[in-house]
Amino acid sequence: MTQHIIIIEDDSVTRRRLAGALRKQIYRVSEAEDADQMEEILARDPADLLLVDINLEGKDGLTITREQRAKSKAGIILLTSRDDQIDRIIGLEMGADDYVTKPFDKRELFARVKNLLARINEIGTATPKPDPVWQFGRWQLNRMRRRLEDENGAVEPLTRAEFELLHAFTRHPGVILSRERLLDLIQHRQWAPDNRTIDVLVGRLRKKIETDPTQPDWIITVHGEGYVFASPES
Amino acid sequence: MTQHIIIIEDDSVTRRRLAGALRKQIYRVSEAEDADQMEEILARDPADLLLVDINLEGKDGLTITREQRAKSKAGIILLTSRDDQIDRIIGLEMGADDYVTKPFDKRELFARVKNLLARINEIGTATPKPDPVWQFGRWQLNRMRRRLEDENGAVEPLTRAEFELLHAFTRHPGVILSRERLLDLIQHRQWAPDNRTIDVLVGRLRKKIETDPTQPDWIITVHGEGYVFASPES
DNA sequence: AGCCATTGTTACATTCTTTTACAAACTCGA
DNA sequence: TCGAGTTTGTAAAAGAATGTAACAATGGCT
Repeated sequence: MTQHIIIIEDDSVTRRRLAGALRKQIYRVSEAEDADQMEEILARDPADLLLVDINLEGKDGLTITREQRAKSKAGIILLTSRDDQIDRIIGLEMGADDYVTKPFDKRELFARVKNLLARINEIGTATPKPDPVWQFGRWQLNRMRRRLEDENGAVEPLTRAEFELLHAFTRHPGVILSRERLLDLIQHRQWAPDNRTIDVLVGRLRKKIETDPTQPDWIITVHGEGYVFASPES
Repeated sequence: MTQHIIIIEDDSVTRRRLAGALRKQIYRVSEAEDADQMEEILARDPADLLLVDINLEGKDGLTITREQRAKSKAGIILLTSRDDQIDRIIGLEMGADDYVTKPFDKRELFARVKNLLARINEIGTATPKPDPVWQFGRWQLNRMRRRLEDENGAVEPLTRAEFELLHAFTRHPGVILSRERLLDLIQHRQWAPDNRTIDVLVGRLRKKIETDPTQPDWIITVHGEGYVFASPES
């Protein structure tokens, strides 16, 4: 039995194109212009996944998300107009599972659709999705939203590189990571012998997360080897 | 026993070329056109590493990644078409260990293959996590943060060599350790007969941890043999 | 193009490690 | 116990790695 996807999108051009492409991937795809049409379809054929445009006439995507989240187990991917932080953050807070930004790359969308459907099917058999938040000291790193918050929820802005570096560290707590490995982890780049990028980045990150950057509690230097991120439980 | 790599790639030219090059690196390499062939090979000869093209007829690379990740411990490197963030993010979210972009530089690919195989092998041999803290006298050695704290929590910073040396001592309390052995424990270095590094290091460590460095309580000299670390309970 | 934020590079200061040199302590036989 | 030979202690210099400020390059956005 193929899986059922409903696209809720009021721009018919986009909707048709998307539906056609997804059908080629061997999904069963229904199209809805708005929330009412979606409900009709749902009534006779429950969906595994909803692709919801965030900007709709009438009931908007966020409202649909909240409602469906409460009463159904379908996965929800939001289609957002721009890479607009607000939409994506609010969308995920409302309970969407993922989002893509328009104009979207087909392969990206397919990959996310497939990934989410797989995750949904695994529920019950496989391990539940790991907590997307990593806690250490007074900080929490929210991987989904790619940002750092303190215990009060205040946001400490991180640049992309800083986030990637911290993310790499949190994935390998207690392991000494060489500069070479770190450069590879954060940007898939080859090592040049006199490259000091990582040192500078570590310095910048320390200024943001350490109480005293000269006596770091989290990112520890290992002379001649690299850096270690201290595990939170110690 | 050489390590077994399976290449899953439908373009036979690329696949052959890659397989040939890897065999020269003394790996055992199998070739598969698709997921089914891969399964056949796996059934009679488990792999250490899978090199998977992300765009395959039938079951694609990401799907293979997720399936294999769930049931095997093989490393997975994705071969992606373009260098775009999307593939990388998604590939790694799905559980791949690494990726390379086509057209790929052979040396880069080899480096990644070698790295990943090395990392996989380390997992089995890695030393079990020691107790996070070693107590002796008024001191606690915080292994995670590589520093020394007294009973009030005040930090006595240790340099890398000092930490490694103290760490080596605490792992062998009451045992006489020769200079040669100590040098080997704290770094990967050869012994030269007139090497005084350890003596200097012991001196510096004593200044930090001993009440009276000329009458050491912890790091005791054994003339003509080396040093002993006194057991905490004696 | 011009603006702004981010990222990478360079240069220099600082810190850490090893070597060197010599003083002090130890061992052992007479 | 003395003294020669050896081993250890340690300050200081030399060498290597890291921290970091300031500048340059890059990239996204309008």
